[in-house]
Amino acid sequence: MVSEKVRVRFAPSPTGYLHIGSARTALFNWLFARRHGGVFVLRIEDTDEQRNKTEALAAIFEGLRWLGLDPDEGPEQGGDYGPYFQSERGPTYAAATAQLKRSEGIYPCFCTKERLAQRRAQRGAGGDASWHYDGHCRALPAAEAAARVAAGEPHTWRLKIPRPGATSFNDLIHGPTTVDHADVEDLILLRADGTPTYNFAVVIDDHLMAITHVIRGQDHLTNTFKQVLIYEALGWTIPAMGHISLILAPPPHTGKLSKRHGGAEIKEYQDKGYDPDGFVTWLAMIGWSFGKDEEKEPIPREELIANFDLANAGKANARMNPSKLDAISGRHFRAAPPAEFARKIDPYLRAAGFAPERLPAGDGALALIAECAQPRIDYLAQAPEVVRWAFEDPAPEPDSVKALAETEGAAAFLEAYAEDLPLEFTAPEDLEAHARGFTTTRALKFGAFAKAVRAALTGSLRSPPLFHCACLLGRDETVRRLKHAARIAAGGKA
RNA sequence: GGCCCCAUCGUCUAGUCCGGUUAGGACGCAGGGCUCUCAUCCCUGAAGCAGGAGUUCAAAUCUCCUUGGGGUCACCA
Repeated sequence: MVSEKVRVRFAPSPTGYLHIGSARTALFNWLFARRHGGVFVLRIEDTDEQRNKTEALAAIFEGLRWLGLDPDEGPEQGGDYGPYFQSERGPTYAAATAQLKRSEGIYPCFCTKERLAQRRAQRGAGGDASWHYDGHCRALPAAEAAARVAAGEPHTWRLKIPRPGATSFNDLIHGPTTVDHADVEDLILLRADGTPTYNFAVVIDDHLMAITHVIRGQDHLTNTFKQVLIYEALGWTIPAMGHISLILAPPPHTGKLSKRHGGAEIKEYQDKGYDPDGFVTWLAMIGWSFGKDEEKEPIPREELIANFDLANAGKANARMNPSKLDAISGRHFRAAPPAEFARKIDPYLRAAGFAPERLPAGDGALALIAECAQPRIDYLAQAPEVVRWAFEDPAPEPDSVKALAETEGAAAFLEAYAEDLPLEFTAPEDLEAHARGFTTTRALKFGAFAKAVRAALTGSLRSPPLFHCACLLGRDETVRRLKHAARIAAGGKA
């Protein structure tokens, strides 16, 4: 553990989507691997037969790709410790199974599912809701058990847990953790059909894949005791174990975040166009911190890696805070080079039917829109709303109509401004310079003038910078909206 | 319910291990500044150690109890 190469793994089962909690587990493993120059392994736990396996796999691969969590070994990249699909690892379980049978670390159990279910139900009704296997078959004489196995009687194999006893391990995050064996049952390792159960398979997989650190969610804490017992029965070195806190659902809900709460799937965030780096930062900040004061600048991935330490991971579960994600993502976008930001919003504009080049501003439109959107959005899907008024004839908001009617002399100066406009709409700055001149000449207050013009052009009292709006609209449309507004200001109905 | 884990502003957290701070930061919220509006950006503010015992000159920090939250109890993973 001291000098050997760090190997961690992310082992999701293909459920059809990548859960935020899973993504965070993947992130912590990835950060840990990168921080220690180790290897990040992706293993797919697909033994539970899935329906749309291909699709479910794609969700995992795509999610990891979007987050930038590239595995060093896995189904796509291969490696020396394959196969990386648990469903293909069947043959690798034989040796461990044989070893346990030989050492009598496991024993055959002939109890039927029905008997077990019945016993459980009985105890549950009585008052003790938990029922542990009573060791019925463990008490069978060895000769009898062997004979029944030889006779082909259906049976599972259970782990022979030392009794009395206790098991403890030193959790990377929680420290020493102990459980009394009285509270752990002789769990089934091999099903009646000979296949290994989850806890057994995980131990063998992790061991054969030379995993040095198991970092996973706290929901696995109780499994860990069972797995440690299996490692001990096998005489294998136990990897370091660390259990990170869970993500709880946002306010109205209780319990851990699940699919039904919404916002639990990575794809939702990808589709809405959150900044992946910002998303990763947000994810990392849930239940983990630098150990120093948070900065107000975007945090580069390298810094996340350089500062990553499980010692700074919190023990307590964390409720997720979506508005903080917005803030961080927006911050990342604001720090992006304008051209890059423009490229990013383009597809979202098109998806809304707002192809930039359709605007009179033509080729320059996208850059102009980007300037408007960059300080105003936190995720890309918000971009179209920033410029909707440019693509659609706006239905004027009531307060903008009111402003038109109440601004003194609006009808006149709107009309005059339309006539006075420069022939060429070049840059917003030029239009502003002209407008400043126009208002000075006519002794108009610039603020009042701008308010009316804004209402005229966008149908709203709140908009991107006025002359960006005008440039986007082009001269003809600007004139048209100005004159239309002048009529409203004069008292005529739209 | 048994077992396991946990507990600092509304939320995420620093501080806890090696007791002594005006208990720090971020998001959100409130106010102000900048400004053609909105937004960005900048400044300021309100807001917290779950409760109770104990140890100590001194407790957010150590111990115990209570309360509260979470997880887990399958021939699922």
